[in-house]
Amino acid sequence: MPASRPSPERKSRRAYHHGNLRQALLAQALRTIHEDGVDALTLRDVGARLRVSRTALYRHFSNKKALLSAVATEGFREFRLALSDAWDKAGRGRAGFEAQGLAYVRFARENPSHYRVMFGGALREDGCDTDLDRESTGAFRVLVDAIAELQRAGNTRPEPPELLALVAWSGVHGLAMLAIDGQLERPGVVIDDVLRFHVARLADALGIRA
Amino acid sequence: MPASRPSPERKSRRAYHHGNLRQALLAQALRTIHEDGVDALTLRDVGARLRVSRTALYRHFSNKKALLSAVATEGFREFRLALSDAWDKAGRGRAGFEAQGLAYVRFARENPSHYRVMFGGALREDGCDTDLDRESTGAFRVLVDAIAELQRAGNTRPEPPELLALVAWSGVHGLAMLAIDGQLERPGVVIDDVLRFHVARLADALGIRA
DNA sequence: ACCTGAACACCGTTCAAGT
DNA sequence: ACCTGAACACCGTTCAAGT
Repeated sequence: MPASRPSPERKSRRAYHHGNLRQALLAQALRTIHEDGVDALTLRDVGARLRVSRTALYRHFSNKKALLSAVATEGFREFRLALSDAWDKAGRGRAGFEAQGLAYVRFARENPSHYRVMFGGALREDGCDTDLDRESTGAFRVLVDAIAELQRAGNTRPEPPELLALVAWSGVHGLAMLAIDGQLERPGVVIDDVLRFHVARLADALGIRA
Repeated sequence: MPASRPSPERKSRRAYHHGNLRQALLAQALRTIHEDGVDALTLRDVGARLRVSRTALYRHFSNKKALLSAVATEGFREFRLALSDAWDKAGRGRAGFEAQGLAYVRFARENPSHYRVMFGGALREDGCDTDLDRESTGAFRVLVDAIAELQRAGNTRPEPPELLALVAWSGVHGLAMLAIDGQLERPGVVIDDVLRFHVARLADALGIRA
């Protein structure tokens, strides 16, 4: 650690309003998106809520898209933890696979706006955000690793785990999108039953037995 | 037809620039979205390209969201035709089911921006657009009807066709979203192989035999 | 280095006015 | 009925200037 710096917390409190403005900006963006949706997110509002100039943000993010990219990155991090947690807590195996699927959809339904930002399309447009790439790959790998483990035990189809994982990922992704679009709310259907049926079919499709 | 109106095509050519402005606005919006993406769609630009005032649009659409809703409605109409066509041309049966899945993803990949508008979330926000609801339901019913036909021949699982259709729909929807996000373009994967493998797994999952 | 206020070029939408 | 131009309240972003 550095030896002697002039006690930052005293003087800077009024001069520079935030010790960690970047983190505060990101947290506020997440809060606004969660509460009011992504359309309500304006850089001016974020600044105002943090008692900071409208342009202070540009010291930490090159533009609005970069902020949204950071929001998506954080989303994939939470996502990865949720999937990994579900897999472990359900005791792995086929039950773990299905629990992961349900955890996937649960995250999307609890954070619909955040989820939409993660899969919005601000992603791959131009110069790819390496942090975002790394985190989204990390979340996907939780699923690939789970399937690879099942496969080593001889409990799946023989194709490469990445290919099998893609089928499962697409299935829950599509299901999550339909769920947050409200297209699963039809008369006479119980959503939780649909979700359970769906992940069981995905497990079948991959030949998951144990 | 009405008896006598004063030959509209002569005088109105300069007075009212369009005989069918609504249709022209919708066509221009579709063109812009297809060529430059939804972010490039501004009401001012649509008006300018049609040599019409910026506010002329408000005579035909209550606001920008209504225009996008009409765009989505038109998308579901084309969608329904593409799915129905694929089912028939492949001779129905399991081949027809798989052809429908591939046609679904093909539409999304050929019209990524349009597809994103269709599933964007402008949909269900507040007062539902009945036209949009009707068209999106119509597209979904093509799939439900196909599965019901397979089921009558004893070639699927026994659950309600709507439930089975939801699994297939989610699967291809998720696959389409990943495809247009560029997340299927990994080293060493041939996208068409992934798509074919995927729809075959969906057919398996529903117990489609013939 | 980090933050500010004024300014610029946009945008959707409203409204009184024209024909 | 259908269209127009001016105006309003926003927005992201830039930039010279402060500490």
